[in-house]
Amino acid sequence: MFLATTIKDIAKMAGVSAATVSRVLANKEGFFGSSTAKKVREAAAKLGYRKNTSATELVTRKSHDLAVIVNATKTNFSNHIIDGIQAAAFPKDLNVIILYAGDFDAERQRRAINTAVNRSVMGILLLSVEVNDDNLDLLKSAQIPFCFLSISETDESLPFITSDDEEVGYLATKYLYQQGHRNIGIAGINYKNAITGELRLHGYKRALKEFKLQENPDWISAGDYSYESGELAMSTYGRNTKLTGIIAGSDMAAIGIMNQARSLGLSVPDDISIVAIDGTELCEIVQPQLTSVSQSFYEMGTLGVDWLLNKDKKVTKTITPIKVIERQSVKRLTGKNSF
Amino acid sequence: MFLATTIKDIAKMAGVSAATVSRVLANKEGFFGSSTAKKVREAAAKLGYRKNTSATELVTRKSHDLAVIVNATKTNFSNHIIDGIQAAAFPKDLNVIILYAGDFDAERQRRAINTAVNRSVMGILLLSVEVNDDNLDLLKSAQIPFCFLSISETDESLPFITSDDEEVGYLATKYLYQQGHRNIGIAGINYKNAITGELRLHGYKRALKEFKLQENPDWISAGDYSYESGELAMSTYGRNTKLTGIIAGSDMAAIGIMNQARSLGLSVPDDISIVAIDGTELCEIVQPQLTSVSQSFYEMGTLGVDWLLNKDKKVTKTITPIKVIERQSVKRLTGKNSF
DNA sequence: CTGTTAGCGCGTTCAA
DNA sequence: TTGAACGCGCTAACAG
Repeated sequence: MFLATTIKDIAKMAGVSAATVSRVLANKEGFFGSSTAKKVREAAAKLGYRKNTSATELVTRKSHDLAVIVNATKTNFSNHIIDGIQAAAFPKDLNVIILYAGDFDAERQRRAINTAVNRSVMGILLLSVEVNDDNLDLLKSAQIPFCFLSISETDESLPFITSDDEEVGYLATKYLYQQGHRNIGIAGINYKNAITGELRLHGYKRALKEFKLQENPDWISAGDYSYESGELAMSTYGRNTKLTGIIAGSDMAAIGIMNQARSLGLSVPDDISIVAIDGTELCEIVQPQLTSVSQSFYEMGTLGVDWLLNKDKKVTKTITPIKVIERQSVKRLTGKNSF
Repeated sequence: MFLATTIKDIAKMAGVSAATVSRVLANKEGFFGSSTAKKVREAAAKLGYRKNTSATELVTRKSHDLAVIVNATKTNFSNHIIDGIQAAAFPKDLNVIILYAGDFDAERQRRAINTAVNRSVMGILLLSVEVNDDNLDLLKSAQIPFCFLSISETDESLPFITSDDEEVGYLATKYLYQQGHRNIGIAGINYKNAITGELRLHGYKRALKEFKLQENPDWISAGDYSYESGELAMSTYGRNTKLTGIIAGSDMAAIGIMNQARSLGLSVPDDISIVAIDGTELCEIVQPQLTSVSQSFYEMGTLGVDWLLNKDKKVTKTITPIKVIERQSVKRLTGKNSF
């Protein structure tokens, strides 16, 4: 069997004690002389020494690893959040390890949480994953700081960083209204037992009320933010729908809506306008480009790391900015139809 | 400070020795009685015990973790490979931890490799990451099995699993030829100091030769598989290009080409045909849908795990299947122009 | 089937 | 500035 070189090997070669090697390698300034340091470092290099993380973590009881738990949903914005996390973690010398949990798969979720917890990582960031009560308990009992990203929580004690989801729904609706739309639908969002979706729907309804627009249950189409749920919604609305504007739960859902509209012989944005929620690069590569309510994903990531690093964990709710990015999928309506 | 409960605590509560607790919790069948097992499990549950992975790994010198190192390139097929890895790893009770290495960022790459190696994971899978010599040495010296995925290697001793990249280039070209195209370009691939790209280009040239087609240096456009490199290639070709068919290095590059063609007033596929290399879901959500040479990403993932688990590491080169998926971005040419 | 003992590799006292 | 000794939590060998 292969045995990795340990500090003892280095100690022997350098003619010092293991303790000294430990000190040098950990850069405990002031606890060793420069000549011994040199001997130790040379020996370490020659032997190809690599520190055993398990041993270190066992004795220090702390880790330089930051776990990110991602669900496997076919969302494409996770990358942006992860980019933000990496960017913030790198200068702090934190290693980011990413763990996938299945969608709504409690067992995989549990395993992901467990691997993080059992390694006593310094913190856990959960990317748009909804945990059940058992797994939440698991998380809480571990005494490791954690924070939800890109998801809203009702429980005030749970820390999360995300967009103001109510405002997202409101803003998308308001934008369409301002562009002259009066018959506005919302599709592809999950508002059943999922706070994020509920809030967006609520914002949508609030805008409807404020602008005295008709609320039509047929125009609210539940889904899971997927391409397919967009397609399905649009085919349910049908070719002869009275809708002129649709809010899509995600970029992917928006594309599903758009393609299905085209299949039905409808033109975007001439016959039907679409506002996507998210605003990732997908909005820019489809034709026409999608107007979106864009979220600050990258920032969610950096703020997440900041939060974990911050001693003061009193703030549990952090809101990142959103804004409408106008592209090509919304037509401005004028004339008697709309005014 | 918070102290986690250990097997000693359980031992005390259950009135047995720590060794017995260890056996029960590790399910060493046949080494404990059912009554003691029950006592132990109850105590463990009551105390909210969680195994300390560092301690276990320290003594057993092995890990149930499988590290996947991903580069940060904006490729979108990594998810499929990772899905395959997860699927193969789950039933084997392996935890998959994903580490991001920057693009061509040797330092981040080193850190990613180090975190994997220092934890003595059971294996390392590298997803389309090209390592420099130093990092390759690091990898080799660790005595941990590793395998490159979705990338070709020339060094026969390095294990890798990917498509036959030469064949990818050949097949795409041949397909266009069979559809009546005679002026065929290739764009968005990196064939400078990158084996994968070199091979694809080689396959392209081989097909050209075989079918006695003209090879025009202007039709070969280097790039980095990105959307932008597709855009750039197309605008360099220009509106009046003699090309009728273009092979794109990736789905994203294909979309870049398509959108730029449209900007130039060219219609896809009527004026210009495109074959994308990869065949991810992006091909199906754009309009027109992209015909592609599709790779078996999911399978690369499952095979990668199999390879790590396999005792016999003699086979270093594994090829996964490719095939042309016909969609809507290639027009069949007939008439004197082409025949 | 179970307890005792030893030690994985490292960091950290305490003495010197 | 350095070394000896101890222990982190756990598993493995051995004895019973």
